[in-house]
Amino acid sequence: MRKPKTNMPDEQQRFERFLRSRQLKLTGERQELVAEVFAQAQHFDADQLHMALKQQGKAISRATVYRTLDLLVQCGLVRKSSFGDQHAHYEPVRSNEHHDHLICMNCHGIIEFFRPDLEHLQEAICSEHAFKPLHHSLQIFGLCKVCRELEPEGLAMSQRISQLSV
Amino acid sequence: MRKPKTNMPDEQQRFERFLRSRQLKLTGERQELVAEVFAQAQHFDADQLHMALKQQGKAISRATVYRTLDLLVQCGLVRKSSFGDQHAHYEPVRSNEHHDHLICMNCHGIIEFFRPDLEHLQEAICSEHAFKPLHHSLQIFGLCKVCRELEPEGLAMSQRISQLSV
DNA sequence: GTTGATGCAAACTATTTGCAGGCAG
DNA sequence: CTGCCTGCAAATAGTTTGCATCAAC
Repeated sequence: MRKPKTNMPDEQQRFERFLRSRQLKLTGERQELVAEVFAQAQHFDADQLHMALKQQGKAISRATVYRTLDLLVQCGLVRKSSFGDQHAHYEPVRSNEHHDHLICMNCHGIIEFFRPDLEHLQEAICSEHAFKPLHHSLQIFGLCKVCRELEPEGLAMSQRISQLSV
Repeated sequence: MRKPKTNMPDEQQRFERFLRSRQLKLTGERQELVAEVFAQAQHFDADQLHMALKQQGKAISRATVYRTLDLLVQCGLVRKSSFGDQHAHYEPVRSNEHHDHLICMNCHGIIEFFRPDLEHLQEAICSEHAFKPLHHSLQIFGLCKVCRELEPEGLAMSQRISQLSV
């Protein structure tokens, strides 16, 4: 059931090492889940992942999806974020370059960006408060290029905006 | 039941104007809730507010607490945030100066800071992506001054950290 | 008197957990 | 074989909603 080590993607290897270091087991479900996580192009939530697996005949229970995502977060292979809506968002970690998010309040699209000066700013802020930073999350809520042209600032829009939390 | 307008705090007046502009009613519950929101020194969640009111004999139902907080958010008197734990956080808006948060992952304390250069940075980032910013939220997770001295980077700590999401 | 507001309980959503049987090491 | 893992269903936590009653305007 397990694939040969040759040609095994890096993330699978890292996960396997992580599991072994904790005396945890490399099950078929865990392998399929990692593969699917890294097959995701964008951010996803637990339910989307669960669905995607089901559509491929890999019916992994929600409980296992949550349990495995949690392991992947601990392992550093997955990042978990909260954008103010009711559920958690996950994304595969493909590089060690930290990025932040622009979130469109109309189409709910997520745009990633990286800003080195933001990292410096974080340092400055933290040293002022003797705070030891471990990680940060900057979210800018607004309208993406497409949506800002579509919606002429109508009532429907401002209502929708007032629903979303920071 | 309603207090006289003289000496009524600014936020009460703003809330009253907001309600009238929408044909909504100024009830005793709503007044008590606003008063309690602005009596809060720090961030709070729906349940803390509900408790605080109950302790003063103002037994306002949870449903009404949520409904009224929602109105206050729409009115701009309250800010709602999500820090990755399961519940929403609220804070009274006392000035129009936007601030962001340092969040201690050990004691869960919240430190506020304001950085004008962050606002400029936001403009720069958004114009690169033709994104129209409406508001943002920068959260820096780490250890506050007290906790960084207390905990010598033990196991308990790193476990706790891995629980929290970004 | 209208119309919107409240409290209650039930519904809902996202997530977690206890348990019995199953599989990796 | 031993202990971790899985699926299931039940439990939880936070929040929302339907409905009958009640109060503001």
